[in-house]
Amino acid sequence: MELIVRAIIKQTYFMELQEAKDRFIHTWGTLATQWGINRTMSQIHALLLLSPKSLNADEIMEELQISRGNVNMNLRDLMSWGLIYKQLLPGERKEYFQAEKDIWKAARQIGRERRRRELSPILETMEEIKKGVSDNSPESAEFLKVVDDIYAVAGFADNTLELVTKAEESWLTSTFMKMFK
Amino acid sequence: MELIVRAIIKQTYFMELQEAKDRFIHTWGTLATQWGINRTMSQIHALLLLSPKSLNADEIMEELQISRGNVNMNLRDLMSWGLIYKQLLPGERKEYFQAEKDIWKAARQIGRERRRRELSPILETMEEIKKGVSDNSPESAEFLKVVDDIYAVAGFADNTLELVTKAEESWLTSTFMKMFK
DNA sequence: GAAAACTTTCAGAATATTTTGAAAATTCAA
DNA sequence: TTGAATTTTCAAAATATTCTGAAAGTTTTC
Repeated sequence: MELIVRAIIKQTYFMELQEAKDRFIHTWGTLATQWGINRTMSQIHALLLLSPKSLNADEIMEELQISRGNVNMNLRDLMSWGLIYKQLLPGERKEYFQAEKDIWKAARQIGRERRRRELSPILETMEEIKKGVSDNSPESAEFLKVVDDIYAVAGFADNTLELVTKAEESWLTSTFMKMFK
Repeated sequence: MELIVRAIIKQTYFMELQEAKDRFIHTWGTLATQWGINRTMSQIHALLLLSPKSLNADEIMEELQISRGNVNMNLRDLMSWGLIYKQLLPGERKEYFQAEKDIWKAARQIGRERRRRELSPILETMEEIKKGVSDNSPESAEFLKVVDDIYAVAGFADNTLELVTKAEESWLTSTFMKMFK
């Protein structure tokens, strides 16, 4: 095959891959909004997941066509979720960012954070509310039943998530999954 | 104790309970917004959870001070989640609504819906994206690794949720929980 | 310690979501 | 049927969230 032809084919595959990546980033953002997560945050995460090398703020701005402030804010958010890391490259002034590439680890991280951010507040609130009811009328009993039940369900979800997020990937995929197949 | 004193005490307890209920409804709405769910929808759900009798649109409007359209829209949304039921009372023209009072059942319902609304789209999208990459360069392989890993994690979450949501309450609380304590 | 290189902040703008309320559609009793 | 009662829809208004970009803050270099 002529060199020129090879080059064109390579170019074609490159475009195809690039398209798939762009599609991935775009879709990831859309999916995220559907379950209450900021679109830009998800897109930055997706971009970093797919990037072989770590990226700095300017590169992310350029790639996703968004402002510096937006990039900065969402990078901090992603770090608070433990999904990306800041990397200081020797000889570079700029800060570089890199996604946790172990998706299972990232998933456990999300589980951990959701427990902390979503389940803990429910548990605390239900405890608090129970304290505010001191009589023992049937009406109060009925109310407390609901509060207690929600507490129990949230506690169950919390325990289950803890169990799953504390386990190691190998154990999860082998033992646990087979167990219930 | 004089009757008047008893009456005052009873009244006090009533207020206390009412306050606790209001607090519950308000907090439930706030918690919901924190994890991406419409505040009004959650408040209607909370109100119905705590209400011994089923309520109609006017009663909900009055109680939560919101418009008819808003009530209607969110009631339909709650029904699509399987968290409330429409009830037609004999001799009544209006439609009455009632929450699923079995919180464990409601939780399983939420699990089921989240699988359908959040996990299925991820699985489908990852499948789709894989199809779009036909070459076998190292770059493509790296990309496909990420897509495959996400697919695997989402699949794991989907299986786990299925397992949990299909199980019966009694089994869940007894066998499953003790097993991992 | 001053200037350059970079990061963070935040008020206002842009966008997205939620809510309203009145009109349209539907249901039901007579 | 009619028409009163009720539910649903939807365009516009209100509210909430996200994004921008320039100014302020910080760090590093010389």
